[in-house]
Amino acid sequence: MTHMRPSATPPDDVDRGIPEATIARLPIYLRALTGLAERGMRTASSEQLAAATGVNSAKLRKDLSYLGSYGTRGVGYDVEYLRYQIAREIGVTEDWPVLIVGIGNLGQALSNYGGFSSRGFRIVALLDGDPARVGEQLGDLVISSMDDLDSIVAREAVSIAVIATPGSAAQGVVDRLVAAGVTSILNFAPSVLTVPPGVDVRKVDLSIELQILAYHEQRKAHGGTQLAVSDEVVTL
Amino acid sequence: MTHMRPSATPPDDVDRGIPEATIARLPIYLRALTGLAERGMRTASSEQLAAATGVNSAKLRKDLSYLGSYGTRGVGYDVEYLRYQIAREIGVTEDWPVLIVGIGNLGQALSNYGGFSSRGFRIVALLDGDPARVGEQLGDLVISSMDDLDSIVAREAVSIAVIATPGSAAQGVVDRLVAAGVTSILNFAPSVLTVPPGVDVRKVDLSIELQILAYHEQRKAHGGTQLAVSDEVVTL
DNA sequence: AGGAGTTTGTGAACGCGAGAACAAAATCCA
DNA sequence: TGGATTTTGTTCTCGCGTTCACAAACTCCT
Repeated sequence: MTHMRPSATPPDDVDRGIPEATIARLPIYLRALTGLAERGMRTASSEQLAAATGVNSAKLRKDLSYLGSYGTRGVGYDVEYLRYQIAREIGVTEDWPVLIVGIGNLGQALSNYGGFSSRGFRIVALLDGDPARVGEQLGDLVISSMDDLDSIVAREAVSIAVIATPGSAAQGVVDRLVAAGVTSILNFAPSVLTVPPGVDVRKVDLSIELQILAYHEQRKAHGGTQLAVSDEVVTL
Repeated sequence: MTHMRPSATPPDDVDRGIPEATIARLPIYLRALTGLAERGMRTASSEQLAAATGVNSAKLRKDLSYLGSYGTRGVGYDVEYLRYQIAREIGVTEDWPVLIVGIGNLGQALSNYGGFSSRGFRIVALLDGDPARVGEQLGDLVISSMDDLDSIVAREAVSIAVIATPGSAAQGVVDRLVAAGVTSILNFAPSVLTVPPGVDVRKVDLSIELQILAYHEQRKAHGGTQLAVSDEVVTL
């Protein structure tokens, strides 16, 4: 793909503009392929991958076609080859250094989570705003002060950070992260973050997920139209 | 809204068929309104709410219009009234009992998280498959055995559960939860879950979120088309 | 009272993503 | 070799969600 394709394709080539919805599914395919590879499967059809990922097979094929023609008609996809191509597309053939800010319950849980290294990430620093926590050992890392943020970002070439602080602290932390050069943020704090253009933020919010479940649960409960929502919820 | 609107609306009334995308935003509005109420704001325009939530104001108005006409033209929305209406629509005017399965790092972090009670949920039980953990005290709860699942679900009328087990255990746990009567599941385990119809599953996957960030980060890095992914791993 | 200013609620246009369906390409088998 | 079978890559259609834009409805001020 370094060489030009001569034909009708416009100058900006193949992998320009992969739909966001597809990108969000590539990690799912990647994980499924890793699983299949571990179980010794050498090749997989779109139907098999669909079963393993819970994604419609036509959608899956279309997703993969955005990356290029990596399948073989009549055969399927070479598991290892496709796995590598997806990893390359996502950009996780090598580990990204990640830092975590806010070492409370959640921050600790994240720092102990082992699944990162196998999925393209390596936690290089833990930061907390509470001076009393600085210096504390956690696994093989020591909690650093927020004052060391700039030097850590520079030294480790960090571009991705995770925020696990209370909501009230989040925006301040984001501002400092952005100033230090971080350009991708995964936010666990329950607050809306404002960032300059060029910085990506993704949000994970437990309460929101539960509330969405609660909405549907409520509909299941009093099955028909609304029934007697009036005074305290009846629950049945 | 208890009284009929005389005009053209079809028999199955107002809140039939709120779009899924809207439902996913209602919790965001709810949180913003709670914040505004705490700061003493009595009324808020769609522009103000848009600023507080990061949602486009037209989209926000349309979302709210699915719930009914709760605003006043020229004025805006009554903060407290709208907050209650959204809470009622979601179904969080009273707390839902929730149980957590898998008390590892993440499960513990979740059980310690204080934000639940204010957002419509109450953790009523912690379960773990490891008999050695059973009986352990955590906050004001004691870890229960999986064997007690049925009786707990029945006693506490649980319909929502959180899975924080390793991926390998998740499907087995889900099957037991469903058998016990749980119909909504929030899954933190990195695996695809199969459930019978009528059961809702939502998935939160840290690695996937990070990988989506990594994809965009990679694009930022070598701005143009691909540049030099080459060295080693040539494989192709 | 009436006009100017605000802000909601919604109709209409548009773009994106999902899924069905099928032609093209490869394998397999007689 | 050639036909049957499998499976990909892609075209087409449809529905949903986002956004614009504006009329309707309300307040405020003179």
